[in-house]
Amino acid sequence: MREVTELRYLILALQREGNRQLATDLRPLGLTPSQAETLGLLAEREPLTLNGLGEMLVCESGTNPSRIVDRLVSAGLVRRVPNPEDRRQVLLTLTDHGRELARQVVEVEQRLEDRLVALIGDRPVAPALTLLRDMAAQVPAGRALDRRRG
Amino acid sequence: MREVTELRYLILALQREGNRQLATDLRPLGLTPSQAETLGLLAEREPLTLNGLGEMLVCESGTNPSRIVDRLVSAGLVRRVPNPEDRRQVLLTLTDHGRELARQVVEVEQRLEDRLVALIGDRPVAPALTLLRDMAAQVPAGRALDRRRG
DNA sequence: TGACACTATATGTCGCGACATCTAATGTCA
DNA sequence: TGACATTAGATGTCGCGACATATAGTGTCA
Repeated sequence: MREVTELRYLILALQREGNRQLATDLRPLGLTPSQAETLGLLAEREPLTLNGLGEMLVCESGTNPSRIVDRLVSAGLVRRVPNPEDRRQVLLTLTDHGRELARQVVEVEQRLEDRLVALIGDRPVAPALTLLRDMAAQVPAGRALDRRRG
Repeated sequence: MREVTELRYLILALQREGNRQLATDLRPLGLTPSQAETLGLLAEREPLTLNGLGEMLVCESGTNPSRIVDRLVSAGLVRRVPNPEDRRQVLLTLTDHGRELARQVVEVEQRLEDRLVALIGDRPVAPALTLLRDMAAQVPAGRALDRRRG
């Protein structure tokens, strides 16, 4: 198998596994991984417009996350407030319940990431991180991450 | 941001982007990335049972891929033949059309991977590959890859 | 002002992907 | 042989995730 083919499938396999584990851990909170990412982002940066949110979500790069937000609104975690200064826009804010759940999400993510650290063991991570970072920087979904840093 | 958090999101971002590009390139063939993986695997190893196939698919680890196969059968690319020796099993084989399409899939994948190589440039890949390989080996979706090698 | 381009969001559609559940065929063992 | 577990596969459900399209509000410029 070509090295680059293997890289492609490894990335696929690890993404799937991470998502699966995260979904399992989030289930008690009634959230999916995408919803958790959205909630976490809002907790750090509210208020956000739908597009502003969409530009920073890795899970939904490109499209606007209106349907993920639908579910968070139905669950009473997020509010959609029309922006009076530009009535095309919707400003998203967390409800108290949403903020509380966002805190629990942080804990769940930490548990997942601790397991991930255990999986890595004492292997060097920096070279892999550098490579993946450089690759992602050239790609739309990756730039969502840059926006989150900046 | 914790290093391991970044790793998690980088893997997500790169998986999404790869899938998006592959989907675009496969669209002229009328195939999705999952269907392409299935077709390629069958081209190398037919006949396979549904479970046998499922164990080697990275895209659908755990569940059996009966619905992906549904679509390939409808498209006239795959045949489902009951195994006379164990009538619970179904043996999957490619039709001529399926085999032909599998060849075209190989070309599409090579184009994608050439772009991936360009993205990597002259950066070292081996350390990243080692890390990801070791991590995947400890995880179900990753073992699908091992089975494919072995 | 009025035509028209542009932007923000919403919505329809399709194929996953994970989970749970169902059915039929086979194996096991008293 | 007959009760019961096990296995292979099919199927129902839900929430994405990508794409295309629709709609309403805003900006631009003759």
